[in-house]
Amino acid sequence: MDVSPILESLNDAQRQAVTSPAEPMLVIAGAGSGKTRVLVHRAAWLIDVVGIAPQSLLAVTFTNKAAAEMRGRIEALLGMPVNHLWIGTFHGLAHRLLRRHWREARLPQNFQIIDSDDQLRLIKRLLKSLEIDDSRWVPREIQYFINAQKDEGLRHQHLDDDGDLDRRQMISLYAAYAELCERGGLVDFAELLLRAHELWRDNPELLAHYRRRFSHLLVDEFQDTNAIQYAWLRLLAGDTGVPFVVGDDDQSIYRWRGARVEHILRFQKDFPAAKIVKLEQNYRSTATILGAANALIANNNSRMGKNLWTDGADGETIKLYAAYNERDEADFVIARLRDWIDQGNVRADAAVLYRSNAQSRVLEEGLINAGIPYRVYGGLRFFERAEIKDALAYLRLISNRDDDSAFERVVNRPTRGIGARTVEAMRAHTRANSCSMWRAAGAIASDELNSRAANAVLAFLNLIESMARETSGLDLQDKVDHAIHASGLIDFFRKDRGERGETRVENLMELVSAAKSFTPDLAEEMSPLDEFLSHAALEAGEGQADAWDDCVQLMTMHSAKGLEFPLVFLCGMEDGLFPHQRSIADPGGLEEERRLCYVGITRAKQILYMTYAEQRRLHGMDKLSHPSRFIAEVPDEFIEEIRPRVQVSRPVRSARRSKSSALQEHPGIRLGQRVRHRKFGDGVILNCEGQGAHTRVEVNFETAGTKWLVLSYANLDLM
DNA sequence: TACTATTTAATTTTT
DNA sequence: TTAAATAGTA
Repeated sequence: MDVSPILESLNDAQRQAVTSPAEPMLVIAGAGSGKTRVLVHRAAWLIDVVGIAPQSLLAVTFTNKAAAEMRGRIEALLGMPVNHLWIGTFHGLAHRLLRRHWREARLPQNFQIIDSDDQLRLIKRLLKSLEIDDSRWVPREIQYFINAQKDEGLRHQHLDDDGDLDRRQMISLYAAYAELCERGGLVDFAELLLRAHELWRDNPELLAHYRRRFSHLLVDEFQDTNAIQYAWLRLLAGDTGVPFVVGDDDQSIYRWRGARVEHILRFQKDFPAAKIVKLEQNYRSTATILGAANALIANNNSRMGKNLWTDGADGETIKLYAAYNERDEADFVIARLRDWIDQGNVRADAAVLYRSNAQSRVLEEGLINAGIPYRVYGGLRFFERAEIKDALAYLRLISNRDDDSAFERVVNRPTRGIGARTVEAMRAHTRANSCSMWRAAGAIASDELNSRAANAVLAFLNLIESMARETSGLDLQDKVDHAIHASGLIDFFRKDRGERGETRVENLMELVSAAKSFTPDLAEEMSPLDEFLSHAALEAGEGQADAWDDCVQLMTMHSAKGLEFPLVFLCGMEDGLFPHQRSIADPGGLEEERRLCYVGITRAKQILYMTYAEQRRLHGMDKLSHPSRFIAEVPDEFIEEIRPRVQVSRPVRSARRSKSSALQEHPGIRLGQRVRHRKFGDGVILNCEGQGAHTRVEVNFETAGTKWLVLSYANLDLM
């Protein structure tokens, strides 16, 4: 057999991993070392050379996008489709199992998946119905608590309050939430994983079947698995399954979501026979960029340890720019982008990365002014838009009247005279009789309510019933089309004047075409409508703008994981912003921030800029800041500071010129500089204005408060 | 019930 | 600053 296409492009370490015998394998793959390629080639090797049937392989990825890409690459390598190969996210695979075995999983056949937004609403409603003060019991925190427990594989029955009353309340809210989901046939994201785990744990013959079927398990981004995902894998592998897991402990950046790097160590304990291969040769970045990344990450204590190397050139030094403020930072980035584009480069090859989304704003304004096309990743995605979720809620009610989450969402949307009081009455009835909102609505309409409210409620019930009747024979797209019209949503948003209403109507139309192009593939297990609804929850769809347009790419460092760009900017390199204030105190949190920085640096192939602002407007307040400690952790030899104020290449706005020149006239005087005053004591320079002998500075003294002083009289000592 | 004014709080995000 | 949630008013 000719194995050359599968092996020829691999280096020794990669080849060793790909061709390893049927034994557990742990691949520690540094950034840019060909991680995905190893997985793809391993799958092809197993199928084409070892002769494993595609249906015996299970491949798990972290995102739907990664799953699609992996399937595509395997098929391209093998030159044939691999339809029976299961590739998906943990959630997608769990969902698939639960649909197949809904009886054993003790779920209704038409169970619906709720996303985190639905989940939060559900919790808010729960608090209201129990008359619990939501300022003391913050819905987000309850949501976090519930998900964290589920991620650890724990149900409320497993939890002990330890005599802690707050914890007891949390647990009982968890229980109440679980009951609410149970009643409505609702499954949240964490529940998918938990149920799928319990499904196998409690049905040995089912587990045995899947163990027989899946002899080889391939796992991507292993460092980001949480406890329940790991347990699920462990269960499936048993003593015979061959796990092949790939990850990088230095790129674990989702600890706050339950991911645990420790699973890499756990894996070695659980599978003592496991072979370990480290991929340390980097094919992406220059030696300079790698050197910086290596030096930075060496400051972390909890690492397995590895050192990326390249046989490529040193490349350019990393450029560090100290901006005056966030606008100056944006101007700088845009000027460099201009140069880049003017040199004939592709805009899409440049990425501007930042720690938090709020930072994109100034950059966007600048890019718009400069007329440079850009694309922001993240933000609201298609299936998460309010109008789309409204339409989906109608469809969910058509599928299942007891879906309270959907019911509450649209009972008065568009407004039809069912106000807060009426809904409150329904909730009361719901609680007293532990029935769904739908049943409660029917019950109280006939007795409790006054005729006006009752009519409104009955009209709503009739509307849903008639929508269900009229759509029963239709195919998916016509169902959706009928729903958005009959529900009154289209008319409702049409009345919304201006652009917003218009785009909402367009989005609803877009939903119809999404339904049209949707191809169900679990047809035996569920109705096409239910499958479409699940798809909408599990795969929220792309954000804005077309990826293939030639745009500068703006995104957080989190969303940049897995991507690479010839030119990269890391903006807002300031202590408090990055590392983020809320992570600084906790050593684990700080190490995670450092890993995030490592991810950011290693996105760059050729040129890397780091920028920080000495003064930044945050939450409407100007704050002085210090360069990120991460900058100091990169050896000087890799960094070149750019001092822009010495040679200003473009016109600067007058206000700023006066400010910066005022600063230049007084060497040593700069914002953030610590100074000592004979009378007022120690302080920090906050602001500066005026020129020459009139230059005044604003100093925040530790004991005397904030004062404006004329520099020439104040006799400040620099410290 | 629906609109407007005021208050409050503010990472990272995929499923 | 700004977005969202809440309280108050027509």
